[in-house]
Amino acid sequence: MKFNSLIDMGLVQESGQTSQAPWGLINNIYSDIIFVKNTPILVNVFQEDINSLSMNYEFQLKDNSVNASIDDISENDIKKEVSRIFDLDFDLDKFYRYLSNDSKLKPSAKFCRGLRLFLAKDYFESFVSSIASANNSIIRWTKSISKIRQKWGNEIQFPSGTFYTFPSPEILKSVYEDDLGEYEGCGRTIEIECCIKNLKSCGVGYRAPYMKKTSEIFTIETDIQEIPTMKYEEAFETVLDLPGVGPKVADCILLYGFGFREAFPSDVWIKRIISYLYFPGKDISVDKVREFGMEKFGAYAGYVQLYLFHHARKSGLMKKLK
DNA sequence: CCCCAGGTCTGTA
DNA sequence: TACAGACCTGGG
Repeated sequence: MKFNSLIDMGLVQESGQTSQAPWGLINNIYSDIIFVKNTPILVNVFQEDINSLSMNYEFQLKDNSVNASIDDISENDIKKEVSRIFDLDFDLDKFYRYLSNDSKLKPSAKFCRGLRLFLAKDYFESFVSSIASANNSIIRWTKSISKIRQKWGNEIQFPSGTFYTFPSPEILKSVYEDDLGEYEGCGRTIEIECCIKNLKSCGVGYRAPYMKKTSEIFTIETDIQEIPTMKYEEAFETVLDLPGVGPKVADCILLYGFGFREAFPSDVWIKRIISYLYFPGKDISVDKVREFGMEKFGAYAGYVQLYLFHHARKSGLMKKLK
């Protein structure tokens, strides 16, 4: 089944958005599990062809389930969820017209053509992924997220293979933090060198306790469930309360996870890029850059950040600015 | 062995 | 409010 919207799936998947790790890739097809009406569904997405920049998708239900009846879930429900995750209703052409009016932004439009938000398929996963991304490299946090899924997620069999969901907050809040905790926790029945089912063994480092506490709060704090209906400012303050979540991670969660497009995640690189483009020779604080981005770009702030960051990261501008 | 990676937390003026 | 320092970890 095909969507008509302009999108570059490879660009979206490899753009490092912290809502999730890139989907599994085999033969140019990206696959992962999404949930529609609480039923796990394996979705394959792929590019129609290199030139068209439109995407196709297909889906499978798990093969050993009688109660996951397709009757309760229409194909349209699935299509709507896939469309939501890849933000296909966002009017890119209109956005490109906006970018072309600013000579500083124009180059990024051409460079990132077809790039869209990669929204959360699982809100909780987007929190943990974003926390994992702080002061970290994309390659390392995505590996960590994959390991967490394999160790504690639900293993689900599909005709095309075995996949893992992201674990629930109820599960993640009670996993061992490190090998020592696991060693003591299991009554020293295994050698400490063999303790590999703990958070730090996933390579998350000092973020492990943040993740556990956030998981705990997730299970009891009902405000978090209300985020999709909140205004940006209220959502920002709500997310900021979580351990391991500062302003940058909060904006990543809100933009990449929930689709608050007025968010402008600001880190050292966006700071350098914005300074280079709009305040040459000056050193603007990250906090001021965030305010500047939200004020200047308004409803397009999130997409501008996405495009600027990507253009800079892939074009070599970053090395130059450094 | 040192440095850094898309920051956050904590303690101090 | 503003600004150092420390901080897991793995790759260069």
